[in-house]
Amino acid sequence: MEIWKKPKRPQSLRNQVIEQVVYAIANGHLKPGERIVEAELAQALDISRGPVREALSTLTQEGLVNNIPYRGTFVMDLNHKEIWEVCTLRATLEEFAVRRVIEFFKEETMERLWSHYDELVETVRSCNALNIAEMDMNFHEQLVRAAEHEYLYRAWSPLKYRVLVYSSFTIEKRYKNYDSLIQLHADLIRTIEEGDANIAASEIKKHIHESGEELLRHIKVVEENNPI
Amino acid sequence: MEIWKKPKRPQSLRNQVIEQVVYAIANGHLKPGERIVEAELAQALDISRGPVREALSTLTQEGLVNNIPYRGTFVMDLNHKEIWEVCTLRATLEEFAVRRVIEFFKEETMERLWSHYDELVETVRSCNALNIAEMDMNFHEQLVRAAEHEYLYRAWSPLKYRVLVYSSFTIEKRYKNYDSLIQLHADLIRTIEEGDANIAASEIKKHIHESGEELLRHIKVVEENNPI
DNA sequence: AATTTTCGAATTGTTAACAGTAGTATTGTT
DNA sequence: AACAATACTACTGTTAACAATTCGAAAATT
Repeated sequence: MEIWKKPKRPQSLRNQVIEQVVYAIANGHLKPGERIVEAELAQALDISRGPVREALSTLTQEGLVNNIPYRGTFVMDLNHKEIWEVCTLRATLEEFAVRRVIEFFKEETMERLWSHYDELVETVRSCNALNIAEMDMNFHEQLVRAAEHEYLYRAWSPLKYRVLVYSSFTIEKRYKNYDSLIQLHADLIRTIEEGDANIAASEIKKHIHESGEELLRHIKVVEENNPI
Repeated sequence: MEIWKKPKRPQSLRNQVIEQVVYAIANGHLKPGERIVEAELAQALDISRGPVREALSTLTQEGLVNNIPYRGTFVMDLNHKEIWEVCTLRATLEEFAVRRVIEFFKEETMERLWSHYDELVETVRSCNALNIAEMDMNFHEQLVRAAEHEYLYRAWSPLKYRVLVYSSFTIEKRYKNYDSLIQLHADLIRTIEEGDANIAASEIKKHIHESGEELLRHIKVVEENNPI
């Protein structure tokens, strides 16, 4: 009955809660600004408040929710400034990643990137916005992982969730046909293979900045229902 | 009418625990690889295990300790690869910060930087390694804050603790007289004031990379007592 | 009527007890 | 004495009850 009771691997409850909350936010079940009541969530997942608290604490640190002492945790609002911050930081981190990937070039890395690219192309056919956003994200995650830089990944990882949330809201509007999305990724991989770090860096920066601008253009910014 | 309220509201226990643990690691009271037992720590701080768990969970995410399910949390080892990762990522983030500071130049920002610089100079006279490392760190924190980029700060913040830990071990060896340390910071601020982003960027990159190399040269790397 | 005070419901922060698991010592067998 | 199976111990993961705080609404005051 509950997905909880029999997962493939008995992951810690905390991580399961994190996944659930992230997913709930991504597909809009939890809306920006909405309050998350620990007891409610715990009851819904049929566990106690302990793991829920820990999960929310982690998510607070990742910036996906906002915790105010003795008042509660709220789903983070998506305002203009924050979206742009996430984009600029992503661009910086992924540029760094790309440069490292090129510097320590490995054939197997490229294979993995191409395989993720293929998955993306495959998913595009299904035309499910959330899935596509997820695959897009997976590709970028693979890229960051390929840099083989633990701390870089840790710094980037929190942004992943934010981008996933943002993207799932708007990706179908941004790419009416997803050809350009696919093209951009293919171009990037080829540039990496050619080994010109500066070109690759400017490509990924351009890609992320453009997607950020599109995002800002299309998103319904929910302003200032941030309880202080 | 806050008269009957205590002048200093006690911070959440979780944050107090975090501070305690960070400080304990920084001054060597908790050694790399050492196990942290929740109940022990809780008793030492005279609180229950709940907040301790949350604190350790946070510190795990920040990479200062390592948590292995059902086995425990261990103080992170300092190995060559990790130190270098922290340095390269710091360089990337702080370069980004410096560029933003210059781009959105404000007079008050420079005042704050100079004031932190003065504090650093003052502290150097006291010749306490941990204090100096702390002040050095404060300066860089101020720099990152000056970029007025919430997510950048969140990404950088975890590195702060690592650097503090590393630095406190070695700073007195690295700068026999601290003149060069002071000089580097003064130069950086002046370059920022002059407004040339590329020079400032290369300066801070050089500064961080050099300090990283010094660190690697001087540190006793504790290898592979990482329980898996 | 408008403002302040008081009270109570809701929710978070904290605690202590319980359950499950990995590692270690002990016992039994050969 | 050497090895395997077992029981034990110490710790983490989880739970449910308790304490502290906030916020809103009713009551009291001006």
